[in-house]
Amino acid sequence: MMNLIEDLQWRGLINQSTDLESLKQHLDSGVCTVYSGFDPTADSLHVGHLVPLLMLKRFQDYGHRPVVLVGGATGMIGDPSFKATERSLNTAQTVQEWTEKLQQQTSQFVRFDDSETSALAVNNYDWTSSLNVIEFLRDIGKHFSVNMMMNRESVKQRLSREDQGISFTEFSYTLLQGLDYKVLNEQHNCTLQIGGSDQWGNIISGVELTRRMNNNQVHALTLPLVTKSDGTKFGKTESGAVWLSANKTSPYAFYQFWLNVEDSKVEEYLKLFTFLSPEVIMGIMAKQQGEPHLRHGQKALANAMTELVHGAEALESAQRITHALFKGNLSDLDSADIAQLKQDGMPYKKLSQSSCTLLQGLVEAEIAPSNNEGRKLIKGNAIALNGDKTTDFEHSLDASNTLHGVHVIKKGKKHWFMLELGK
RNA sequence: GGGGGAGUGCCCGAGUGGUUAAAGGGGGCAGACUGUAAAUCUGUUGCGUAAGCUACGUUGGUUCGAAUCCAUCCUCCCCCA
Repeated sequence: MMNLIEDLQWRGLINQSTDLESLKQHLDSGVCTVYSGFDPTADSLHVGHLVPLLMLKRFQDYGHRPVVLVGGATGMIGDPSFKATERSLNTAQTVQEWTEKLQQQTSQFVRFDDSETSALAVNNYDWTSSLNVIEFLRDIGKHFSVNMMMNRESVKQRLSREDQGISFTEFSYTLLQGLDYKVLNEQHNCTLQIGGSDQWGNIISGVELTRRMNNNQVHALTLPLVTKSDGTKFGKTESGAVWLSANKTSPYAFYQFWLNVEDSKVEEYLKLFTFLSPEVIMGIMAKQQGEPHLRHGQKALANAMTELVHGAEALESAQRITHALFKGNLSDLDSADIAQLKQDGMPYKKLSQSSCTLLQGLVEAEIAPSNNEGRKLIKGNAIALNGDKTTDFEHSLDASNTLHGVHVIKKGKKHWFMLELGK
C-alpha cells in the first residue's frame, strides 16, 4: 500500500512543493488540515478545477482534513497570475451569487461528517470584508516586498509587455490570498495549501506571511497544469468550456468530452482525474495497447468521471444516448427509445409550425447560426436527416417523414439534435 | 503636469484615399482518411437566395470616393517630471 505522497507522485500530481521530506513527515505525524481555494469567476466550476478539488478528496481519503475555500473576496479583485490582460470587474452581487453556487458545487466532492477529518467550507469574504485600509496596509502590506512581487513570473508579462499593464487592484491580489492562508492557519491550524501550478506565487505569499505573522512554518504543493498534446487548452470543446454544472454542460456532453480524449493522454488523465488504483489503470492501459480502436481507456475515464460528477443515473443516460447514436442503427430505435433520448438530454427543440424546410429547421433549432451557414452545411454534405445524408435544403420536414414523431438531425460527425414539429 | 505611441474581423496581425468584406497566421466549422483518437490533406469562416446591406474604438467633417486625411471624445501603453 502506497502512502499519500507516493500515490500522488505515481499519478503525476505533484508539480512543485516546499521541502518534500518535511512535508512527508508532517503528513505522517497525524491529521493535517489542507486547503485549496476557488474564485467565483463563473457560476460553475469546469473540468480544469477538478484536479485540485479531487486532490482535497485524496487527502481526506488518506486521513487528513480538507478545507474548501471559495473566494468571495478574492473574486472581487481578480487574480492576475499568468493572465495576459486586466480583467473587468464583476459586480458585487454577481460575485456573491457565483460564490454561493460554487460553495454548493465544491461541497459535493468532499465528505462532511462529525469526524476530525470532516471537510470544512469557508469563504474569505468573512475575514476580509471588515478590514480597513490603514490596518491592512500596516499589518499585512508591510510584510510584502514590491520588488519581490514584481519579480514573480506570474505577473512578468503584465509588467513587461508593451501594450498591457496591471492595475494596483490586481497587483494586490496576492496579499489577499496570502492573508487567507495566514487566517486559516490561525483559525483551523491549516498547514498545507494546494493549487494549480499557476498558484505557486500566491501560495508562497501565504507561506511567508504565516511564518512572519504566526511564526509557523507551513507547506505548499502545486499540481501540474493539465495539457493537451497539441498545446491547446485542456477542457474546451467546440461549444466552450466543459462545466461541472449539468445546466451548462449536459451529462451526455460531459461523458462525450471524456470519451473523445486523445489516445496519447488517456493514461495521464486516468491518473490525474480518477480514483482508480494503479493496478486497475495499468490493466486498462494494457488492454488499450492491444486494441486501441476499442478505446478501453476513454471508456473507463468517461465512466468514472461522469459517475463522479453527475452520478450513476446520469451516467447510464449518457451511455444510452451514446450507444443509440454511435453504435446502433437509427432506424432500429423505437418510440420508447426516442422518448428516452429526449429525456436523457439529447439536444431537443420543438417548433410551433407543422412543417418547414430542412434549412429553416436547422436555423430555428439553432443547429446553424444563420441561413447562409445552414446552406453551407447542407451543401457541404454535413447534414443527415434521420440517418440519411441530404444535400437538398428545400427538403421538407413534416409529419410524413418523421422518425417516431421527431426529426433526428446529425451535423458533422458527432453532433446530434432532435426536432419536433407542432400541429 | 509635459512628451510620445496605439486602438482593424473570434484572436494575433498586414493595410496609410479607390481594384479592400479587408493580406497572412491561429482558432472555429465542414469534407476526405480513420477508431466518435492523433497526424495529414481540402474547402470554408460578417448578414442576405440575390440585388444589396452593415463593418476597421466614438462622434462629426473633408472628398465623387475613407480602415486610410482632419477634428472630437473614449480607452490603453511608454518615457520625462
